[in-house]
Amino acid sequence: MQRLAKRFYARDTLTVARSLLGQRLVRLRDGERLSGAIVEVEAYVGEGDAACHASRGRTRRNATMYGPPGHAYVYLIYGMYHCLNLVTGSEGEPAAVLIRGLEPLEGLETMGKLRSRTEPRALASGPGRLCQALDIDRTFNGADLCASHAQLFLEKSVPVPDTAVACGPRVGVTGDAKAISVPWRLYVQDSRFVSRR
DNA sequence: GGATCGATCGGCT
DNA sequence: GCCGATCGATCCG
Repeated sequence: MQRLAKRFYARDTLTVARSLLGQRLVRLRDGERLSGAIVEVEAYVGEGDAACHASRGRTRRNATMYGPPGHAYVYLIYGMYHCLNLVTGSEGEPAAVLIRGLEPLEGLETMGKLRSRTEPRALASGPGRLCQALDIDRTFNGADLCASHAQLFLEKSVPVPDTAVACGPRVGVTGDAKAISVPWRLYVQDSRFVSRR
């Protein structure tokens, strides 16, 4: 399978978010492939986006988003879960796409153990869930998805047609009216593996 | 140094 | 539908 190269990520963030739907996210763990097709994402775009972690400028936590595209931005949320983002756009411009849902494809048994759940539906439908299923934590923050030795990367897959894509407001965003209303959550309309309908 | 709170999830009512 | 878990980043003093 062909790995997605840096130029895939180094484009407009919403374009990348749209293009991510259907691609396969792969995690190599102790030589085993854990993977899934991306079915739900959210774009967080720059310091002007009030919902973006970079909205108040650069900090230790969000520094990865200011770096080159094609790297993972992983952070701890609510003291117990992790969220995986892929850095997009131009270096110096903080932007990333949050991966919110996967349709599990490989390594379901291992994912089930990591999640203490067996139903495929419960393995990776949600940003915290998929990080648990793929054993992704903050040690992956800053990881280069395009390096030859990468343990986390994307593989090119069959594109999702426009007719199958839906969009809406981002989940869990509060406060700023513009940030709440903008439809930057993209998902595969009929997928059973999106985090919520 | 201390208080606040979050791009969530699972269990319980 | 609601609530608690759990902790680091951030912000205020």
